[in-house]
Amino acid sequence: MLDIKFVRKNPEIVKENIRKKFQDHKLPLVDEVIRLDEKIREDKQVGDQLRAKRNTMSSNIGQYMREKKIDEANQMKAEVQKINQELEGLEKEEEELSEKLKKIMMTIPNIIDPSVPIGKDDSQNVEIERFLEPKVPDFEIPYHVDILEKVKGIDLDSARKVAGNGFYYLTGNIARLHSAVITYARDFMINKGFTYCIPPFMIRSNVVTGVMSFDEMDAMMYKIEGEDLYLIGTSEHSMIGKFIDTILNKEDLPYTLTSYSPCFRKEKGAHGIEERGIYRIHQFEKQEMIVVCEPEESKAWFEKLYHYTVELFTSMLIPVRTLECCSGDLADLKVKSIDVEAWSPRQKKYFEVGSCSNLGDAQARRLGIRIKGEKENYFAHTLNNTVVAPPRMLIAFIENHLQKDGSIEIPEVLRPYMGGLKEIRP
RNA sequence: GGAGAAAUACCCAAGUCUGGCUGAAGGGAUCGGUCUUGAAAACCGACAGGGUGUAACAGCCGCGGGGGUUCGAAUCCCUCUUUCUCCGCCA
Repeated sequence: MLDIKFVRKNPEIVKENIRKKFQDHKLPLVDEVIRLDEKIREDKQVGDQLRAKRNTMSSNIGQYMREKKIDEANQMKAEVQKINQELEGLEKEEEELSEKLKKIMMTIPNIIDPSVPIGKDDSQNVEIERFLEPKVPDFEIPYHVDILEKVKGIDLDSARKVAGNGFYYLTGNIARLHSAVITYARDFMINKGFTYCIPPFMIRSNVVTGVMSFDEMDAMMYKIEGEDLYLIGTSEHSMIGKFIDTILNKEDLPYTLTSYSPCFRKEKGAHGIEERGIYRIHQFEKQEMIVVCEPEESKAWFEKLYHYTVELFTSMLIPVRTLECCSGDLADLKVKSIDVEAWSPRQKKYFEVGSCSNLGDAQARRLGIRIKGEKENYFAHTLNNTVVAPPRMLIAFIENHLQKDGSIEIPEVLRPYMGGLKEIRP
């Protein structure tokens, strides 16, 4: 969400940005916003004058009442009633227009970083860098579910019976590996100076609508029946929600938090072979990182954040690459976004395992996350990034560490979390 | 789940019964200044936020959130949320 004052002063920049994102149908919205804003300010001024008049007259009535000048008081009461009638319509109009303005403002995309590559859709995303060599072994890598079944690490049949499609039982050493990855990732982030946090796994509707649009909510969030609660789709929801409507002290910044949570997603409209197995599921676990910082620091944090993920994956000897979202593929709220993709020797391509986003001040403006300034308060910048989401990363993990004999090698860094285990055998 | 009490600005807190010289007193903290070689103390000033408009002054909204009554609401009514105390239940 942009600053309306910015739109007012720089309509051309806003329009140019919309063109860069190939959303030309939104161009007329800019002028409409400016028109609405003008009308609202006009209403506000007229209303303020009426309210000022009412305030003085009301206190005059009090004065008359004390002096027992009943007639004068009653006469003035009638006058104020007239003002109130006038105000009623005006206030209603102001409210309606503000609502309309806000709605449109939500759909006008954030100004993207100048470094973002221009492109229409995800096919034009740009590879930034590769880490570790993407190897294809001389034996065939089976589908990940088959590998997992061979080591008795997954039970999808029972899960379908108990909870339906999109759930899994992880068992034995694979379940342990899953926990090991989470714990390793947690400690990895703590060592980077992040504060570990376990947030609520359910949040209220007002927090949900704060962090996402209605359509997103409908497509992702599970609602608890009979309660004003939703299961979180990512801990970012609870973690950013923590800061809604707060004014932060400079000396407490930056907030660098790493959070663990299960994530629940409806995943409406997901299908296809590569979306099956444990790639896209209704419930998974994730270690997340978020940063709330000074505006001028967000760019530097962005670079740091996705490099942490890269470092984490390469420390587990999983080849990754970074892929930058082009303008057209970038979500409206984001200034810049880079995905971390892991190598799949089976598919012989990279697939997404994490996503790092700099939201600039757009999220903060929307949620009222401010910093106490010398003279004026200003909006913070927010960023979020996946540390690791084990079920999906496990696909990359087992594919890259599968040995010819069907065993899965455990990289050095994870062994302490696996009781010293060096490999998982069939 | 049941009963009761409460929510005022960064913190403490008066005001609520009885609506109007409260467009929120007072204290602490913080920041700026005077004094001082420096500091403390004392004194003076600023001090929740959010809009609008101006050359400047001013004005509007704001007492947990939302709604209502009224000429006028921190104050009365409804509702939601949160906190505390007690009872019940339960890892």
